[in-house]
Order: sequence, then C-alpha cells, then structure tokens
Amino acid sequence: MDTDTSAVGRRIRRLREERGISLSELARRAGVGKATLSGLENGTRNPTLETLWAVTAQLGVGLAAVVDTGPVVHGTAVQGVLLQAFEEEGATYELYRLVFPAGSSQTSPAHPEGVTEHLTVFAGTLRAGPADAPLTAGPGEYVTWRSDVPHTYAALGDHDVHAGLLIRYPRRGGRRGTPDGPAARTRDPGPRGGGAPS
Amino acid sequence: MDTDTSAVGRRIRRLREERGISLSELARRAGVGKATLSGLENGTRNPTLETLWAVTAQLGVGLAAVVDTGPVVHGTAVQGVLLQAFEEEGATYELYRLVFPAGSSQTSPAHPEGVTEHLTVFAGTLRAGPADAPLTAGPGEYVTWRSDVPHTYAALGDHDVHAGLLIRYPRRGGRRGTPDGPAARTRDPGPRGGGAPS
DNA sequence: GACGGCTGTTCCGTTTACGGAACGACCGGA
DNA sequence: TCCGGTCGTTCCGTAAACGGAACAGCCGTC
Repeated sequence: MDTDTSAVGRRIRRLREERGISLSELARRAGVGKATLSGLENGTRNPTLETLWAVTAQLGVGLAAVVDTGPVVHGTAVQGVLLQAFEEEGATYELYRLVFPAGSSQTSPAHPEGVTEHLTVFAGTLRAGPADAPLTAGPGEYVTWRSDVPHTYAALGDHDVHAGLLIRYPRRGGRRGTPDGPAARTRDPGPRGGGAPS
Repeated sequence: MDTDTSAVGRRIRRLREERGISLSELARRAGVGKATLSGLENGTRNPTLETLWAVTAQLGVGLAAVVDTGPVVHGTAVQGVLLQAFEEEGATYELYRLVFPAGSSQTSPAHPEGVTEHLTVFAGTLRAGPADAPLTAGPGEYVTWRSDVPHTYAALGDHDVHAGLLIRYPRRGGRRGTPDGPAARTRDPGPRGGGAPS
C-alpha cells in the first residue's frame, strides 16, 4: 500500500478535475489557502486532518475515499483489512474483510466478555466458531458466535475463502442487549459479532 | 457524521487498547513522540497525515478505518454511507451502512440484470426486498434479493433501523456464479446482494 | 497592446504540530 | 521505604503547515 502523501494528493486532484472546478475555486469553497491546496495536490506538504477533511467534504467524498486502506496481516493464516469501525448504541463495531488461504486454519484466543462475531462468507467454504463447536458456512452463508471463548477458523475447500466479519464490542460496563444465547448459530444470527480474527 | 478530530482519536485509542499495548509503546513503535500520540488520542491536536499513517500502520489498520466516511445521502428516506468498494472475482461489491428513520419507507427502481442486494439488520425491524414480495428482518437477520426489479425498504418499528448493505454488481458480460434462484430469501442467502438503495 | 479576470505556483510571516525531556502517578521487588 | 520500571500528561524549542499576498502565465475583450 501507499505510504506517501503524494498518492492522496493525486487522488484529490483527480476528484477536483473530474468535477471541473479549479484549484482556486476548491480552495475558496473549502476555506483553505490556495497555497495549502496546491502543496497538498503536488505532494509537497504533509496535510493536516482538518485540511483533508475540509477539502474532501467539498469534493463530496469521505476522507476514506482518498486514503489507502492498509492491508493488514492478522494472525497466522488470515489476511484481514479493517474496513470500518463505528459506534452505535453502546457498542463499537468493527468491520473486516478477510481472506483465508485455501486449506489454512487458525485459532484465536478468547476475547472479553460480551464480544461477538458475525461472519458472512463471500466465496469458498469456511468452518468457524467456538473451538469446541465450529459451524460450516458456504458462499452467502452466515455464522455468529460469542467469542469470549477460544475460536477457530478453517478454510475447508481447495480455494481461498473470502468473508466479511463484523465484530461487536459492548461498551465497557454496559452489557445491554445480547441476552445469553447459544454459543454459535447460523441463519438466525443476533446482531452481535465479536472476537477479533487475530 | 463526525467532522472533528476527536472521533479519530477515540478510535485510535480503542484500537490500541484492544491490542493491549500502551501509549508509550505504540508511540515508540510508530516512531512518533508520546506527546504527539497523547494529543492525538485526546483530540487536542490536529494530526498530520504522516502521523496518522505511522500510527495506524502500527495498529495494523488502514487509515480509512479511523477516519469518517463521507456522508452520502441516498434516496428519499435512507441515509447511507459507502464504507468500501472492492472488486472480487469478476464482480464489484459496494458495502454501505444505512439508517432508515423510524416509520420511513422508500421504493427504488430496478437495477441492471444480475445485480443483487445483501442486507443485514443491526437494529430495528426492516421490511425489504422486491416490491411485490418483500421480507421482514429483525436485528441480526439477513435478507437477500435480486434487484433487477423495483424494490422497497420500510422501517417497521418505532425506532430507526440500522443496517449493512452489500451490493454485488456482476462484471459486465460476466454473469458467473449466481444461478437463478428465488427472487428473495432470508437465512440462506446467496453471496450476492444487489440494487442500490437510492 | 494594455487591460481585467482567471489559472496554478511561490514567497513569507504566523500559527501550530512535532519529538525530546521532564513530570507526577502507579506498581512490584528488594 | 526506597528504588527501577512503567504508565500517560505537560512543558518547550524547533520544524513545518497554515493562509494571505504577490507572482507569472494564459485568455478574451476593448
């Protein structure tokens, strides 16, 4: 992935030109100096979060659209990218996209009380869930489990498994909702995901 | 959405604490000053792109994971945010987070052949799917339908509905996978979602 | 050809984000 | 109790990102 700021500048310049507005005009609308925007687009500055926010907002895109989503290696088998983290009614959610190499498997330790995982398989066949009671899911299927116990992931077929994983972290001390349910289930999952892949 | 830098700081602090590493340690690994990281996490500074990059890289997440995604208003009722778009084996996926105000409803026109939608409800109760055969989903439940026909969304309960929506656009001319199935189904969804919310 | 208006870049003084060091607080171990 | 080791915050001089203004270049118009 791209670590330098010039990639961000190029994307911003592209977005601006696609919209047919001039550098001066965008700087005026965003309330930043032309010098700032010029330097930003040319990669000769190291912009501030506020500057980036002002500019991207005027371009009608989120900040996430111009920065790189870093590939992140989780655990021993999984490759994961954290797409988004957001907060919601007393809980924090993290949304990952995961790729399990064909034939790989991995076990993750228990997570804090109340954390749940919520996994959707896009491609391949995955066996995942509590280490003592994993479930199998094929393309489009869905598995949920409470991850306050050790849990495993295993790519069953002969090709890579692609999946989306939503992890739900209840706010500390909160413990609202999520009445105790089965350790794992498919096809009628609660809204909670939990337990990080690594 | 959140325009201020303190939200970014909170997410970074959370990610750091989840990984069980101290502020000092993360600052050391990321090669930034402790003062910088402290101010960043507490929202008292306006961090630089380089600083953010150094920190998030050490946390194993992309920058996009900690910044706010741009507000994207979809349709008449829904508020949607495009979290991520990615390509995969001959199809393009778009992942949205949606909020339907309580009691709202909306109908969207048909999308191109082969487009499917894949929706997970986080909170509230939503009735969604093809206009002539919508299905109901509560928290944690899951609905999929082919969206090459007009389709509707309606927030049934008395509170807002939060949902994640994955839309799958087959590559033009591709049409691989997705043998014809029912127009809509729950709890045994195919990997395809389809049809944009707006 | 001089003009006003526009483009994007460069100069420059002010503001501020930066890292290093110092700080108080906390926690085992001797 | 007094360390040595952490923890996170605050202080402070330096480096640099900031906005405003000045700049060169390029068009149409008069």
